[in-house]
Amino acid sequence: MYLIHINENVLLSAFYSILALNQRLFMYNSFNDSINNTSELTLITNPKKLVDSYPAVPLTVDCAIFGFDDNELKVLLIRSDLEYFEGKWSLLGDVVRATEDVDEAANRVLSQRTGMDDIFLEQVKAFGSPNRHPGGRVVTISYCSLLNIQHHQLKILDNELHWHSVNQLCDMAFDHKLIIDECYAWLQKRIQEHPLAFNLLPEKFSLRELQTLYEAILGVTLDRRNFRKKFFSMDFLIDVGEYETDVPHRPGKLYKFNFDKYEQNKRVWFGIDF
Amino acid sequence: MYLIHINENVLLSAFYSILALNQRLFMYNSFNDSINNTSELTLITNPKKLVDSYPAVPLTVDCAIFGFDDNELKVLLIRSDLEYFEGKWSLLGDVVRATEDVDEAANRVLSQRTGMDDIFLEQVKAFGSPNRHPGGRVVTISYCSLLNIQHHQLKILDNELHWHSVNQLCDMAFDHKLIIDECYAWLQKRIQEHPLAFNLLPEKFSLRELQTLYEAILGVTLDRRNFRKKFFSMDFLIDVGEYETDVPHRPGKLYKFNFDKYEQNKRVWFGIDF
DNA sequence: CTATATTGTGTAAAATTTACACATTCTTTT
DNA sequence: AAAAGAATGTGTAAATTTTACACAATATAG
Repeated sequence: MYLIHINENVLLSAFYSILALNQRLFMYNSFNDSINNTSELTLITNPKKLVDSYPAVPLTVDCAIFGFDDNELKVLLIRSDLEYFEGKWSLLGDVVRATEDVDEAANRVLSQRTGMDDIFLEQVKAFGSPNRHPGGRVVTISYCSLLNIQHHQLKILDNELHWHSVNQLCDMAFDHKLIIDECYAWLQKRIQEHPLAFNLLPEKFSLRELQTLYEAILGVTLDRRNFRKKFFSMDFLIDVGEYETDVPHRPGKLYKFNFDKYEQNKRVWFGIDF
Repeated sequence: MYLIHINENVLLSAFYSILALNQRLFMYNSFNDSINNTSELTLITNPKKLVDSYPAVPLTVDCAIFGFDDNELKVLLIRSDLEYFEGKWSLLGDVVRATEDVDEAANRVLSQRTGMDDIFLEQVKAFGSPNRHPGGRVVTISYCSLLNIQHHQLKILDNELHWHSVNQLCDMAFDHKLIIDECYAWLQKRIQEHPLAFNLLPEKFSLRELQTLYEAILGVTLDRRNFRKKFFSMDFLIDVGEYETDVPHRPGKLYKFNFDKYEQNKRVWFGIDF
């Protein structure tokens, strides 16, 4: 329900709000070196002093790192090192350093934890509830990351770092359950519109692997023939002329996704639908 | 290009990264009162001290407030009060206060600036480039807001606050051009999947107004008959039995959007398409 | 060599999307 | 009062897309 109603109370509170806002602006201006009064608007000449007057909050990034294994979507979690959350699991994260871009911080977490660079990573949402961290206010920016779980076999898997099935997540530290839910919803929506899913698969994959992946992420079952038809009609799959090995049945053909062609032919989606 | 390549260099740098991470963790742990060594993992008992050891950054919110007027999509801008950006326009924003939720801060900006409550507002993206503010590091979280420009006639429109056509935006303060571009792209995508657009219209609107709005936001022209057919088939429009007035031609019927029915019948969108 | 499991393939029906034209109704102009 | 102008309101046929559905071929395991 977004409908807007205006009544006298709202007008009144708006009036007070404007007063409050002007007061605040005045406060900031008082930090100023010299005040320029030639125009109606008082210009702030020293932006550094202005920023110094701002309240500062600790800022972190948290990465929901998804992988696909055993026909299930998994997320990489670490055991919390806070006694307050003893035994609970949390996302991989770190503080954002003073001079680094937020995306950079997320990438740093990823490469430190997985030993891989150039991993798919996109920002999902910032979480800023004042009480989300027991140690005081910490705002976090969450990221969704996708990687091929096989490439990640880098002995970093000690017993405090584990791949958890996203469908059976226990109680988690902080608001990380909420964050994962948001990231998962983001992912479900996103893989239907963009070819992200291939980041979870090996470079060469069979159509069954691809379909199982979609089914696992979306939580649906899809018709095999229609699924194949759909992907073939997009014409972004390259037949690499090889076949699956080590399967206990007739092996399927292997394909690569043609990222270059996709980038050139990106289709703009139109259609009003809700 | 998301393809992942692992080679010796990556493995090596991963190794060093892990060393660096452990070192950092050790640093944080050193702020700890008592160190618990019974398990392999050292638990942090004092989360407050931990958070105090985090670097803190000033955090703001910026609202891209969209309105629809004169058949154009507009965005509400204010003249920058930084001398550094003299004459340039910026989004409406404010610092996030120490104890408030980030969404709360954005809502506060909205109600202070527009005098309206319950305005549509959603988070779009955080921007954290270290040099985006001339006064030092400031991270901002951007929001997209939609309102009926007619309801906003609250004398707050002094000459430092203006509705700008989104199609002819000049050079702006900070990275606000980038932020608006992201918010606009977000909006274009979003109105095709969710009934946001009605927030930009009066409660009662004609189908032409609705179509003009979609055309303005998406930058396309749509077939009138198919547009109507589409919306009628959704069956979320309530015919209020009234007609447009003050139009220099045959007046059209007025409709309301049935938000309640929509909430109950929300359809889950499926389909792989990219 | 037999059983089992999965691959690979096509078509008909249903649903959705697209393209397209004319009579109606109100306002403004003459 | 009549005519011109401008936008409303409406239906259908063709094209495209989506859905439902079955069987032969090919590999492995026992």
